[in-house]
Amino acid sequence: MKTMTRGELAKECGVNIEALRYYEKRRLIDPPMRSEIGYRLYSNEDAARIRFIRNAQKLGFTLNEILELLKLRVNKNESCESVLKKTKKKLNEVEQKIRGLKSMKKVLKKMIHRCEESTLTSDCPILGSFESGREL
Amino acid sequence: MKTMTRGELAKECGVNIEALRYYEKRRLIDPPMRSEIGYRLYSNEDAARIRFIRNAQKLGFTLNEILELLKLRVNKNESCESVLKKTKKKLNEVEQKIRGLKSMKKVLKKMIHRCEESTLTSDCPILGSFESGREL
DNA sequence: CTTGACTCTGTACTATAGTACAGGGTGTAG
DNA sequence: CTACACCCTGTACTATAGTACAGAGTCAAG
Repeated sequence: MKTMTRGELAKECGVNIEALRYYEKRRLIDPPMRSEIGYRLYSNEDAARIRFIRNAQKLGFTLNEILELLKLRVNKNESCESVLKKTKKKLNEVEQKIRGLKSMKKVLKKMIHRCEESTLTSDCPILGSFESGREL
Repeated sequence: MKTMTRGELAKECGVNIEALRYYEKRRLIDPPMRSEIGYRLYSNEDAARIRFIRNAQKLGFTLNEILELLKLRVNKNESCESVLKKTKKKLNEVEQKIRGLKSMKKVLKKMIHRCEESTLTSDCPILGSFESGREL
């Protein structure tokens, strides 16, 4: 299995090299293997994990939430039902976010149409978004 | 037109009272009218704006990005084309976020199915998400 | 055999987004 | 008329998520 140093992984994933140490500290990634002289050696799975973290952050999840997402799996300490419950909760959150974004998308599209038809107003059209979406 | 004090608006929108002063400082809301003795008086539009801000934050937008979204309108300093361009860019970002969330949703659903069928594994299934989504 | 590019650790600093006072004014209820 | 719940300002503190740097080790190329 091919391994990467910290600098290589950072480059590969487009993150700052120090962020990798930070994620390790925050337990978002497992402490990686070490070379003989103590260099961290990362696997491709580590790279996938880092990419997942960065993407999830862009979708509005905090590192703590991302940790919860990454821990969603069945293990010796946890029943399937408990994982199922948590997963369903996460699914709900994700669906809620999608609804919010779709409502924003609709408003942006409407703005574009209005702009293209040149029937312009100077009020702020985007406030129309989330009109009935207080519970997000 | 009905007006609200800072405390009332904070309660109405479920935010900390000090956050309202912060948003004013960050220019996310206009400085509100003042009563004779200098109390801030907010309108319903201010409330809508605050709710928009909070919702957009939950969708992963920073306050700076939210400011950009709120400024998307035609005014004396800016041409329609320029607004149109910015709006289309924002639309793209929103659509990208939706794609990311949909891919996450798919993985969560798959996990739920697997869990319900009791064909369980102990690897981390969520890493399947974003496999080809590095560009988000 | 040393110079430059990497790595290690620990610690300190930064940006963003608030949150919490302190010290003072206002205004209604008892 | 005074106590309590508000509001005002300014300033200081906090949490989250990094980012930078100092001081030291490693190693390949010139």
